[in-house]
Amino acid sequence: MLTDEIIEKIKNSLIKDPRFSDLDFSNLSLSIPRNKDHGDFSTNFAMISSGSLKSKPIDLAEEMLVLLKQSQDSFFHDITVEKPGFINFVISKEIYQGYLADVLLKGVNFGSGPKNNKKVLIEFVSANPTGLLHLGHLRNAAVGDSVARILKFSGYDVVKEYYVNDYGNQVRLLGESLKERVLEKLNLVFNIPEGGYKGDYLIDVAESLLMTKDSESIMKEENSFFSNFAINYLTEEIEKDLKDLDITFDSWYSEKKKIHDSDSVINIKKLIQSVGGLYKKEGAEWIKTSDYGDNDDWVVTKSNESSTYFMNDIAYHHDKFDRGFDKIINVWGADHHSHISRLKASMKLLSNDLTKLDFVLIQFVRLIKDGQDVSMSKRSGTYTTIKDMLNEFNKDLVRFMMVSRSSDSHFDFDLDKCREGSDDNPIFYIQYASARINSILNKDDLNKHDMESANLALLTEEKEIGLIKKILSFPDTVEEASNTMSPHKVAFYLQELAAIFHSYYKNTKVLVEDDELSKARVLLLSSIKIVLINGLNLLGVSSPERM
RNA sequence: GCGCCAGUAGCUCAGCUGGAUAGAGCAAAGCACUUCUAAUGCUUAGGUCGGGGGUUCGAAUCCCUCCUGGCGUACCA
Repeated sequence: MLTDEIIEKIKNSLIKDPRFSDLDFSNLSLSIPRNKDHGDFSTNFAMISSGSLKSKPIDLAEEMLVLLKQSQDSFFHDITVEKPGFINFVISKEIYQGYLADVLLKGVNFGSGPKNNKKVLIEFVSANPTGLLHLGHLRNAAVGDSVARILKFSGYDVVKEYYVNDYGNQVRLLGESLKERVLEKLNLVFNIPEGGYKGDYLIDVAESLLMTKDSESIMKEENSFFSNFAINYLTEEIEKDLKDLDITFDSWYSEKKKIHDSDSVINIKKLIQSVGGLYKKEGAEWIKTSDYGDNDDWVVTKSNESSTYFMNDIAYHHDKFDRGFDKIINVWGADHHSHISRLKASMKLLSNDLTKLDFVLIQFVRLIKDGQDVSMSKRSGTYTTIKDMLNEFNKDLVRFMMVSRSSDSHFDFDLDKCREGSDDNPIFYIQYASARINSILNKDDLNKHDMESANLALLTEEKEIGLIKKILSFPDTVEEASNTMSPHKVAFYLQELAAIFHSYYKNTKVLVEDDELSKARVLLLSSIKIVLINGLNLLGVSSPERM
């Protein structure tokens, strides 16, 4: 990466002076100044070193400047010092041009990090299979999948997992509710039980069930038959919806099979017991999470001897650690934030390494239409489903909108402003850039150009250098997005890149009479296209050839 | 009450491991299509970064406190 090379050069220059050789160079960082007069890159290294060296920042910067200039090759076009102690660098155009040639070579891999042999488990969505996916799951799905894509691109070995909550009271209630819907379909008296599932979708499930065999034998079945049918049906629907969003999972982790059909819970309880983390009170069994950083203790075994949801979650997460991942990420809705501290405490109690455990909290999205919140359907009292959303808006738009804001920020999704052709629709803006590039690249006889021989030194316009700089900062953006698990950083980056491109496009003709110049500009455009495709792909958004 | 997230331009939001004159899109006002796609570009205007203290060379960013909004605070899952 360009920034790595710059840092390396600075370090090599400074380290020659015994005065600086003991400095902590891991603090040496670059930033891109807002103000163009401050160069391409800037470092505050002199300022942050002034404490330990007991000198004024500005004096240190001047001393460093001398060293930097001594060993200067043609890499830096200019190095200057500004008060109160910034050192600013202008990189030679040739260096930029050289790096640009590299982008085409790397192609789909441009921006990616080297394989780091670290295994990541990322669990997201994990909606209960007692209903259809709705708006509340959408942001979680989009963010989770994008984080997974970004981590993979950065070099991690990523496993995407969906925890299927196919066990417990709710499953029984689901079966009972379905049975009633079957009765309804048979025009018999029906009554959905207290706390049951009243949504319309179970009518569809009932219809589907009635196709499988005659109603008489269906009604003879036990409740578990209905439960199983509903769970299977709804899980399939969920999988289908996710597929429509271009989201697939590597692992569907069944609570029933993995946790309850095995001795997992019993074993974990023994484990907790063995470190004295379990005690009885008021007929229930409690875990001493308060000894491990949580504010309270929690019930793990109810007085009716069944395990709580929390206990199952402990078993599940302990298993995640057992499976040998280097990083375990949970993408949770913000309404689950209170579970974090108790889960962490219980994992600590079981001697798991908490530094491996990470959370992405997703704040709520509201759907706005005509200035009104329409997240909740007035008619049925249920949330807008993902199916409804995808009926009205394409997948690219929906996914982009869901990752275009920091996930810990509340966010209003205004439907009216996202319609096709709307000016307030950034995804079209980005895709349009890609389409415009294609339309140029598709012109005849460009393929005959031998790109490797393009003379990039001809790219001298300010906007061209600006584009190259932006392209070359893509790997840094990916790295940052990866480190902070923040897809929105990629989304913002792409909008900025598209903006510079559109401006350039308007201002400068690419295919000109001068073949050599055309060739160089075509190469620049090809590089932009690569970045747009790679970046959009990280967000699960396509790059149409034409619009 | 306690906990988590948020409060930045009229609106939706970036910027938050402290950096230089606080940004983008939309909306507003005005321009530019005989041109490789106008789903575009170019101007202009728009701010007590919720309030108040503190930390320091420097605070939207860190600390304290208060205010406002959202969410959570089960022997449900």
